[in-house]
Amino acid sequence: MSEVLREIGMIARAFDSISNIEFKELELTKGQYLYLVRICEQPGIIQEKLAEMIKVDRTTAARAIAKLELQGLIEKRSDPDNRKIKKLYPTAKGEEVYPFLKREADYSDQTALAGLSDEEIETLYKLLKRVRRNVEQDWEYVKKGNKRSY
Amino acid sequence: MSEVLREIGMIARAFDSISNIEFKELELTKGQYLYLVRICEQPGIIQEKLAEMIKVDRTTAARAIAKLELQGLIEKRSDPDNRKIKKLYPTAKGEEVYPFLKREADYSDQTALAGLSDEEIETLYKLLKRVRRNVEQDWEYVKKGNKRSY
DNA sequence: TCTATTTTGTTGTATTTACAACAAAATATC
DNA sequence: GATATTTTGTTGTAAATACAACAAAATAGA
Repeated sequence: MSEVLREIGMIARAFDSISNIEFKELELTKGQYLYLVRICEQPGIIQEKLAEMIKVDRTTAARAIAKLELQGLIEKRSDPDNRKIKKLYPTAKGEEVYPFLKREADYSDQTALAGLSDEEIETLYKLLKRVRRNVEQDWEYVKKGNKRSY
Repeated sequence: MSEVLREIGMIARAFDSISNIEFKELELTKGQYLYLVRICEQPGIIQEKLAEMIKVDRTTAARAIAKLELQGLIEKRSDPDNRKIKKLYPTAKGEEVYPFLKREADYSDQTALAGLSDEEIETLYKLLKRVRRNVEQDWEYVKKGNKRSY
């Protein structure tokens, strides 16, 4: 059997760890960068979708976002057409830190991919996207309380 | 810029989440499976190396391992030649659960890789191993308190 | 239209995670 | 051989994470 997921796990934990350390100087605590980046890229997104996107528990996302709001990095806006949802937007302060987050992410990608040709990178990226799409299905299935059989 | 690491993060979180849910029926709490699997595969490994391998903080590993010991799934053995280290071994009970962990991991790999040809899987695996090796260097560098410049 | 289900969000609680600081043994350096 | 450094392990503390349970609005189904 292959051990693709094991490699992926190692890479993900390592880079998450690096990012968390590096973003401390922006007063961002563990995990916060994940949410802030996506809110900057997709202003107006709601909490529920964000959690799905990041693949994190809804309640974890709720608290991370609440904290970002408290820090004045994002704001929640009620939607007049739908009283249930709260759209998320970066504040000016949030927009200010975004370039730093982006630069860090780009740098990490760059070092991660060191020694790979453009073509190899492209191949890797395409394959990963396919894997991710496979994963999404299982994740939602299990998260909803269903049981996989194997 | 590519977004390879973002894809990797999504996949890793999704599968970690799935595994944690599925292993609850074995009385394994969050993250424990990671350690137990590797101790079964490399009996005699020490805590420090295990943390490096998994890419998790030393103290996190320490507590996860302490708990596995408390649950009677692994045991720590002192080494007569080196009074500092403690080698880790699965107990009979630990060995018993291993096949379940393995089966789950294999199944997850299988679903993750659904629709990819054997050749694509091989390519992906090889590329990921290269990425992981790149990552290891940065991780250790940053973990030791050094600063990356970008 | 009425009711059931789904979506979205929140809060209480237990647990993991990581950083900081420490200690002791082993190894390297002089 | 003495001492400085690295390796390995532990504990205190703060914070994130996830599950359970709840509530309210929106949507689907009859």
